[in-house]
Amino acid sequence: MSTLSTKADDIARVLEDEIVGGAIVPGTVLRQEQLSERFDVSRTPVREALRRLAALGLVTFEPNRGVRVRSISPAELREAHLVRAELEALATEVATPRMTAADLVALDEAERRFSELTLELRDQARRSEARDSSLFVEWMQANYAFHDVIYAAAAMPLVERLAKSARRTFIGDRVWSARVELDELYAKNDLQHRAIREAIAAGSAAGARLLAREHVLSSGRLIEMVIESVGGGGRDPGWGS
Amino acid sequence: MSTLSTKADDIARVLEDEIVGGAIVPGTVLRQEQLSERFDVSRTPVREALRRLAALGLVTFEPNRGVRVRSISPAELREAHLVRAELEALATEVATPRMTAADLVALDEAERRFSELTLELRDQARRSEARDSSLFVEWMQANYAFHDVIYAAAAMPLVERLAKSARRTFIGDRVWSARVELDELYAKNDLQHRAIREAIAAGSAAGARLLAREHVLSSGRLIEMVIESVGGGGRDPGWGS
DNA sequence: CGGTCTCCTTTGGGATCCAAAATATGTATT
DNA sequence: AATACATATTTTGGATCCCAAAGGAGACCG
Repeated sequence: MSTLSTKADDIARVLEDEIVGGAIVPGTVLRQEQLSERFDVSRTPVREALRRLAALGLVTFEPNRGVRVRSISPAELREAHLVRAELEALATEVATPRMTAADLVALDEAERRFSELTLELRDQARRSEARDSSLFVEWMQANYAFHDVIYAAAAMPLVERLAKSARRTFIGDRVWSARVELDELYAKNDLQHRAIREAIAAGSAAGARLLAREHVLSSGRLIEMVIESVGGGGRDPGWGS
Repeated sequence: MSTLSTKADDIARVLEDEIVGGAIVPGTVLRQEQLSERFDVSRTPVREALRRLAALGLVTFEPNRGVRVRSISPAELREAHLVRAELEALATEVATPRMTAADLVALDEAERRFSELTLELRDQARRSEARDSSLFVEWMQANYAFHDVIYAAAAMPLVERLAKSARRTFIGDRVWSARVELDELYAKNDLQHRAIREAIAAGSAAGARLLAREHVLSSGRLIEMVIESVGGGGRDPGWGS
């Protein structure tokens, strides 16, 4: 039976998740030895895994110094959203004439779930309650789920890979503030999903395309505001441990 | 003084060039030992380099079997061009209001060189002479040079990286046929460059955007035809040597 | 001709070892 | 006290040797 995955692959995937999920803060220096200890392997597969992360742009090698988790600047975040907007526009356009009835149902379900969570989120914001970051994470995931239905219908693996890699330029939990000013933006997001859904159902590829583009751009602005309102986050921790 | 690069990095870069340049045909199996022999290093940095290529999608790891250079299907080629079209459209739109006088001059020079080579290429095609593949390669490079001026002005590193990675989904030399049917397509390419140039000079970001998009799409079709007319190329060499 | 059982090659990975590079630490000097 | 210098420590990049297991190539057999 084939092994189907190597340790280097496994380690890379775990670290990838932790980095994009925000469990490892940008700027952190990854020590080879402590990773090999943690995963109970030798340094060899660890280094291979780190090479992969480096090629993915999640991490940078500084020769003879180590590997550190990259932090994304506001400019990079903006650019990533511009890219994602174009790619999602393309995927949506292509997906529209390919959507089956089953796809539409899946889209509806994703939309409904997203709608629910949006309501909860607005509610929580209005009551100024304890900010439950897990709710925000769920909301983001529901958002992604909606878009994933479209990706699946488009059947464009390259676009999907690039767009997902561009959208993971995000910070994860702990970056969510329930400020009321953002309230209407959350709602807007939901309305945009519905508009996209209707354009697709109506078979308007061009319309869906434009809506998808605008949607990603505006949700990019939302995320920028959220991050800004929370403060850029961790600065350069230097080279210590 | 810092080393500035590791052996793994060097090896990865060399192999990358050879793969995208077509010196290593898709389907080839890369043996770790012969690579380590060739670069006069141990297997360790070789494997790290291969991991990087794998993350870049140039190569696939098949556990316990080896690493093989990926070959791109016609479908992938199409998709890559769709992606590149969107990204170049974006870059061109952003670049337009940022173009300085010096940038415009550089664009002109690139255009002139491209124009010359296009003439030579058509000439050669008409005379049905010995097909000089190096001329075709030069032509492609001049083409890229034109677009690179625009990328530089756009100052969008992510877009540039992705688009260049999408455009390198190409086969290199030896895939050029001087069929007369393609003659007008080469000319069309040149005219499109001029149109883009003029739109940028006129400050029309929206116009330049549309032109750039169409241009990439149509040059994608051209490349598809060239490849088709030559025959898909090497098929699966199996796992031998 | 299809199926099984060796033998060989290659991979994935571990263990050690070493030189060079960075960093940290301590000491001397002004 | 602040700076410059010398030394010690840590960590990386890499080599080398090693080994188990996977896959492929016959050889062998029904």
